[in-house]
Amino acid sequence: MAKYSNKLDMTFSALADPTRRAIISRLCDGPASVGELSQPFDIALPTLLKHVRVLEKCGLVSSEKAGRVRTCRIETSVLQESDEWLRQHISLWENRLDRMEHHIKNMKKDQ
Amino acid sequence: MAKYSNKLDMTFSALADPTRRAIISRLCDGPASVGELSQPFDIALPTLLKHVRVLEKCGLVSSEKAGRVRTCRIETSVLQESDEWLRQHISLWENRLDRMEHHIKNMKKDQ
DNA sequence: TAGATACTTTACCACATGGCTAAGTATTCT
DNA sequence: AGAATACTTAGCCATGTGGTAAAGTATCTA
Repeated sequence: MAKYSNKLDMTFSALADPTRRAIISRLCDGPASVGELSQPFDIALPTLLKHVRVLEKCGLVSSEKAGRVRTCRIETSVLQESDEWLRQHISLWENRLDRMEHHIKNMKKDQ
Repeated sequence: MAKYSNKLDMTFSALADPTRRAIISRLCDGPASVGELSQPFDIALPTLLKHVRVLEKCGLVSSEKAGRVRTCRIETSVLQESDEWLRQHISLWENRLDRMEHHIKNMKKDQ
């Protein structure tokens, strides 16, 4: 089966889950412990931890353990990489539309 | 299990697959038939069709059948919606960093 | 009209994913 | 030391996903 061929796969897949997007939203407001992250959700701690691990694996989140508390923070560089893919494709398409428009104008001119 | 709660779920999940991203890249270059789309890939036609259906369900791609040929085209509005989520979160985080910097400057001033 | 073409549908399979409980480990508090 | 806290690991389960082959359905083309 198609495993994750690259970072973009992992990142978009990570972003596809609403719980994980909520974790990211929360972390945009500042670092938080695993326990703090779990509070808004009606899911067991191991499940939340799995989500955090997924976010860590693709680099969207980093964490560090001090004593018995693990503190998580967001890493926006990976968000930016995904953003870049999207923007690039949006502009590819828009450039094509521009070229088409240009082409149509030329056709009219030639009549 | 967590079904797709909203469009963003579906869209990011659709973008998580490399074949589907390749289809989108191809369609940025102009509309294509199902057969044309399948050519670069080493997958069976039904598999490719499934991918197209996934892209259609979340609105990234639209298609139309004329005779026996189905022509697919990209719809950038949905790409833009996902892009908006990413940009929003990047800026949320950046604003927070700005506030922190500001806060630190004030602390130094007060010394 | 017979054959080729271009999808479509159906039915199946293996593996990934998100969820859980229960038990384990390391720190910190009393 | 003993109890409480804050994760962590392990193991299990149901469903979803990407893949297949084979058979079906329209449309062209000769």
